[in-house]
Amino acid sequence: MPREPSYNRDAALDAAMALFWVKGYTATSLKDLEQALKMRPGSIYAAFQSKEALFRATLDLYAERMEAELGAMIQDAPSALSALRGYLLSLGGLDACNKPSTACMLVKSLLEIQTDHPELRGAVLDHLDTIRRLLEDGFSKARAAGEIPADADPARLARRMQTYIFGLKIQAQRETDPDAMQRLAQDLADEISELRRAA
Amino acid sequence: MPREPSYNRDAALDAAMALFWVKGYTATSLKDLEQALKMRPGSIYAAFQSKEALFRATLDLYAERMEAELGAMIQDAPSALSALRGYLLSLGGLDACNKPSTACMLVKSLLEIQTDHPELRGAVLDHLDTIRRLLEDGFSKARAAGEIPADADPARLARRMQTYIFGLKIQAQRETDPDAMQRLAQDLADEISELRRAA
DNA sequence: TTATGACTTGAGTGATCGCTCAAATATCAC
DNA sequence: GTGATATTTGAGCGATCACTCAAGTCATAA
Repeated sequence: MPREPSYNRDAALDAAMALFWVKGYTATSLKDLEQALKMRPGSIYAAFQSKEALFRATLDLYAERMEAELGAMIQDAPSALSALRGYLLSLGGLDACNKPSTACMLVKSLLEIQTDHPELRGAVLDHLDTIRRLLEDGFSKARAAGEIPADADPARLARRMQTYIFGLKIQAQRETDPDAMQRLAQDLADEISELRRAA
Repeated sequence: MPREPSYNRDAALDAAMALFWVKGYTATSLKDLEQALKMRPGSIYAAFQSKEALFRATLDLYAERMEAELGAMIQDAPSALSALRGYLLSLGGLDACNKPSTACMLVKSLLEIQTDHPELRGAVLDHLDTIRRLLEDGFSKARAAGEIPADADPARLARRMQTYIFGLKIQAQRETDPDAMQRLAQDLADEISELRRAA
C-alpha cells in the first residue's frame, strides 16, 4: 500500500465548510474549493466524490459540532433551563466572533436548497430535527428538575426556542449594532426565564 | 412613436419575483427567466438592464408589498397591538398558502448575498430596516393608546417582533406539521399579548 | 534497484452561464 | 403605400461551470 494522501481530510473539510457556510452551495465554485483546499480537481473528486457529496459532508460536520455543543451544554449544566437561557444570551455576542459566518449554515441551506437535491434537503431537515430534539431534551430535564411547570410541553418549548435561535442568527447577519443585538438576546432569554416564574 | 412593448412589465416582474423568491438569485438562470417571462434575452435586457437589476426590481416589489400590507394592517386596525399579534398568528397558517415560497424573500436574499453585490445587499438591509420601522410605529401606536406600558421601548419590541417573524417564516419552510406551526405562532403571539397585561 | 500501486496533476471535456447585437418585425404618422 | 422608430429575435459571444482522465509522481515492498 504505497503512498498516503498528502492532504489532511479533516482540514480540507474544515476549509470547505467555511467556504460553503459563507458563500452557500450554488455560489461556491470548484475553483473556490481548489484554492481553499489547496487541492487539484482530480484530488478533490477522488477524496469527496462530487461537489454535492462534499457539501453534504460539510453539512454533517457543521451539524455534528452544533449538536455536540448544545448537547454538552445541556448535559453538563447544573440547570438545564439556565443553560438554554445562556445559549440565547451567547448569541447576542455573535457580532465580532471568529466564525466564518454568523448565520446558521443549516438555515442558509434550508432556504437555498429546494426540490432539486432532495438528499441535501433531507439531510438539512434531519439535522434541524436532531437539534430540535436536543432542545426538547433540555426542557424535559428542566421540567424533571421542577424548573418549569409540570404541565409545560417540552416539544412546544423546543420549537419556540429554535425559532428564537433562527431569528437571532439572522439578526446577527444584519449589521445590527452590538448593543441592540445584546438587548434582543436578553429579551429572548428573558422569555425562557419567565417559564421559571410559573413553576 | 411606433410600436409598444408586447410584454406587460408588471406581469413580467411578478413572474420574475416568483422565480427569484423560490430559487434565489444565483440559482435562477436567464434560461429560467426567459421561460417564465416568455421573453427572449434581448427583450429582457432592453427592459431590465441586467439580471442583477431585474432581481433588484423584484426585491423592491416584494418589499413594497410587504410594507404596504404591514402598514395598512397597523394603520387600519382599531388596536395596533392586536394587529401585530394577529399578524404573527396569521403566519401560523403559512403552510398551504398560495405564495411562491413561505420563506421571506428578504431574509433569503440576506443570507444568500454577501460582499459581492454590495448594492443588492444594501437594498435588502434598507428594506428590512423599513419593515422594522413599521413594526416600531405599531408599538408606538400601541403605547400611545395605553395598550402597553408607558415605559416600553417600541424599537426594542419591534426588533423582537421581527425576530419572531424571521424565525416563524423559516419554520414554515420546513415541513413542520400544520398543528405545530399553529401552536408555535400562538405561543409567539401570546408573547405580544403578554405586554398588555403589564400596561 | 526496481516493480508496484495509490495519489496528484492540470489541460481539457461538453454544458451552461450572463449577455450582445445585427437582422427581422411591428406600429405609428403621413 | 412609405419612411421612421420602436421592439423582438435568437444565434452566438467569451467566460465559467462541474467534472474527467491519461500521464506524472512518489512511497513502499521485495
